[in-house]
Amino acid sequence: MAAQKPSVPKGTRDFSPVEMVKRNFIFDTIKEVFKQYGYLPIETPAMENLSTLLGKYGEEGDKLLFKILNSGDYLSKVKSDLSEAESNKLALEISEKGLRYDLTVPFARFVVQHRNDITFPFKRYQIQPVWRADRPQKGRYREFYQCDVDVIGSDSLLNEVELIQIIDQVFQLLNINTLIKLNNRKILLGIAEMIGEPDKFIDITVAIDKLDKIGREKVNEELSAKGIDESAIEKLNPIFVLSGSNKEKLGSLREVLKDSEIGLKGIEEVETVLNYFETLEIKTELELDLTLARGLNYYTGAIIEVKAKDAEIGSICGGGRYDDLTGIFGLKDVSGVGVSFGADRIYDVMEQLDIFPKEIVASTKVMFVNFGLNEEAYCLPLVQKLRKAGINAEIFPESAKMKKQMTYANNKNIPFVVLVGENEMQEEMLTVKEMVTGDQSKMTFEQLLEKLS
RNA sequence: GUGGUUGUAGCUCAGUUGGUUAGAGCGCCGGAUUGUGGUUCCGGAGGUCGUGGGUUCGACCCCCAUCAUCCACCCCA
Repeated sequence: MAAQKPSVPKGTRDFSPVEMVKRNFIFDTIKEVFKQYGYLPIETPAMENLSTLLGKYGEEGDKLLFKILNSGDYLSKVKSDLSEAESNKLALEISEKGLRYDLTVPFARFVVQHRNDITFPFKRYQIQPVWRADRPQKGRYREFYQCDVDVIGSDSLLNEVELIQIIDQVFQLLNINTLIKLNNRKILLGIAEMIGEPDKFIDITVAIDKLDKIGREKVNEELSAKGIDESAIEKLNPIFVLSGSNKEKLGSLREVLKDSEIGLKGIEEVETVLNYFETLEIKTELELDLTLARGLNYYTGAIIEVKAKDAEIGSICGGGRYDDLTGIFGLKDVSGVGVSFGADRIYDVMEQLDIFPKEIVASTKVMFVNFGLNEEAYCLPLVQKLRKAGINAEIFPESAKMKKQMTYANNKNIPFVVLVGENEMQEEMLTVKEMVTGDQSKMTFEQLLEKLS
């Protein structure tokens, strides 16, 4: 058989040891913070029934689902005429499972399915890969990790506050400068009501979401293309040029939305959340951004998005409140709120800014050079003792040339190398070399142990 | 799904109007140094020029197709 060039599917990647160490650093810090606030881990399968997934992410989302072909002779069971079948319909006949698109919908399914074993409010975190059949590009992959934290079964705005604290803490620990953008779907709904187009709500939010990207003119064009009439668009414009502090924005909004019950509710919610941060100290800037819409359909209240200030990439964290996600699966009146950290984008930002702590790369602290059978027998117990003392240690597995062994230690960033040959064994001493400086000295094992602890 | 970019050594890239044997840096292997890596010096291996077809006396170079890649749109972490 001819050798084929090996490759991985479009938009997926292998991770080398160095990359994994850095990725784990991100996962570990995020996880640490989640635990600190009392969140518990769960996992769900990579694949879900398509019926669970379809219709939750909007029309675009459905297209981006990876579908899994049924096992066996799936074609023989197809009822529709193949030559005329629409791909979409056919897909449902030959595929009943799909790869998860996010962690929120599987979580909702999980909650409904296990409702009897869960005490509410339920605080969980979940760190797993998700898959989207998107075209890959900068900061966009087809397989990527989301780190979700959600509270379900509690309406309290305290949860929103807590999530913002978590975001603040995570990015402070990772040393990334961020801006947290906050908005509320109820405000957007109020606006849609106010201009007399409540049923065009989705179109309106999608269009205004692009405001800072394509500008007001283009947004207006898009709105009228969606069938919203000029006078309504006129009314919309003053809202998006609101400026000043968050308080000032809320003040003028309250004026504009005074006839919309839902809009006022949204304003009140945002205000409540922001008020908590008058006394609660966080480092990250919180900005009310009325153009923040978010495409996911299931959000009903607060929406949150986090941008890295010093890097050009999409949002690195996002989320919001969903009042009725579990309703679709038959459990009514259970509101949840959560955010998702995009680990891969966070990685890209940190790589770009070169802010990974240098010390995380060294995994082995000390390596013993192997000089031969006698020497390795002598060293093995010493290596074991170091490990028991919690020091990462290894011995080179064969008595290869010194150059090879030293190069190995060097490439692996091992800071200490121990040399034990005939002389050292007789003297019961070790020659210890510090790789960074190149200095080396003789010492007893006890001295080495002390040096490394 | 739409538009564009780029495919040459393990990696990053040169390569003249289309002309004989396709180059560099880094990395890798060996030696200088059989008990010393990272620095220095010397040597070496490594290429069906993405793939398939076409034009031509002759193609890395021109044309077509195809695959891959990256970027933008849509949407999103």
